[in-house]
Amino acid sequence: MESRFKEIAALIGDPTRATIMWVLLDGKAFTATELAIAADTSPQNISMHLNKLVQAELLCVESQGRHKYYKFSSKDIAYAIEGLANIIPPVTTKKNPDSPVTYCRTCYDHLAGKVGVMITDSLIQQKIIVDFEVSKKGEKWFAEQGLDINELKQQRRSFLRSCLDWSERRPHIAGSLATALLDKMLEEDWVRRTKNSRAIVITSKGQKNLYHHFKLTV
Amino acid sequence: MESRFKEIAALIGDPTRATIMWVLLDGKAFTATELAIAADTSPQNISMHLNKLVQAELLCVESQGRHKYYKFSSKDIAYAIEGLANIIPPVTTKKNPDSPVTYCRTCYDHLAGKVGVMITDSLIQQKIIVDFEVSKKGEKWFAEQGLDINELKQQRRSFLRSCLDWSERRPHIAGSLATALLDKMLEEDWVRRTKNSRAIVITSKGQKNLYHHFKLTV
DNA sequence: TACACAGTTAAGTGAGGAATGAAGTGTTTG
DNA sequence: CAAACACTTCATTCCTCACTTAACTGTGTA
Repeated sequence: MESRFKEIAALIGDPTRATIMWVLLDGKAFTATELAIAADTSPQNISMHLNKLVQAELLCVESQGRHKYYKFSSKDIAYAIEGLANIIPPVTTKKNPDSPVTYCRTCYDHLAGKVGVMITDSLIQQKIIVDFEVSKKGEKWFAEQGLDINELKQQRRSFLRSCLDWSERRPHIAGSLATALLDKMLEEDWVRRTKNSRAIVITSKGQKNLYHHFKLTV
Repeated sequence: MESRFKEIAALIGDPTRATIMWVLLDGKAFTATELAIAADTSPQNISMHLNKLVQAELLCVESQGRHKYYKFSSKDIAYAIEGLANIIPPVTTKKNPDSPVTYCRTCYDHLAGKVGVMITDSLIQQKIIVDFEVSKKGEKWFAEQGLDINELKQQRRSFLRSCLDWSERRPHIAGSLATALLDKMLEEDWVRRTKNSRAIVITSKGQKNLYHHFKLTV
């Protein structure tokens, strides 16, 4: 038990591997080369490190042609890394205004950052979500957005839970519902993912809709 | 941001320091010598490591005479370490029955393990806690136990929240209320802390009272 | 006062493991 | 088919940083 803990700690402890985990917090799968660039090291080296992480079952791989996509092997891993990131003190001063990454970003597979928290606040304020459960009114609302609550509930993963944001230090929605909401927003082109970053950019279409649905000025 | 993450990861990554963090998960403060014994290393070495952890503000120290007591410098640190421990797969098979540490233990400052989860279940089943909030009935119940709800609510820290147990993989109560409950149980000698371990032992007095209050046979 | 104990500081050593260079496999594309 | 690309494997190098030995400060106790 303790030895496994030490093993995990040692794996995450290396600077290159720490960077890998940091980048993967996005929730997306990354190729070996992308990770090599992000960690500023050689392909051979990243290959060695990725192999160790896969061996230890912290990451898993999927081969697609000549590419290999790496991602966290379980939610627990992502949450553990998120927990480590949580230690970092919030340094949002006037001199250091919100970067896109703290402003609007993904947390593994759902929306986080200031925007994630604001959307969550709005859902609660509109009584769409009450006590972190979808209300009667909420069910109707999500149906209007084209999200099938019952289908999402049937997934093995958690349907709706609270997740603490490491930059905002405030809870935002997570779980299959939050993922579905983010997917919908990506699909409708309200927001777009950025390459090599957890940051999310909001399109002008997104701005209008975020205001319309959440009274959110961005 | 990323560099601070790497720094933290590197600090926890060393086997000796990982052991320190693991031992400190108990929530108690430990002396340098105790930690040296736990990590199976020399006093000089533990001193060097502890110094690094304090410098990085992961731990804090308190001098008492010729002793120095070390503990996590914030809750966030404890939760991060707890998150890492969460990755470890549960290995409770028939051959490997519940050890005291998974059975009844402290999670930083509140009761966890099988007993922590069972108490939480009982509180929910008795409708003392509803939706992780203290009900009207609950307020009366806690008052009977000699716990002042309003005073606890006024503390700066979280009053009542859900905490995922790494051995049981189920939620149990945390926050100032949970801490107060554990303190009360220690005070009334229902349970006792053990030296150098997160395990908690249940006294015979405790067994009677746990059955009486929570219908819990231990 | 002396001695045991808790912890620290400083200099020197050594090993583990990350990074590099060179050569390989398998995949896609012109 | 050849060439570029994505990634791996292996042997070698190199360097950091944990640990040791030794000497020291400060606190409690016989």
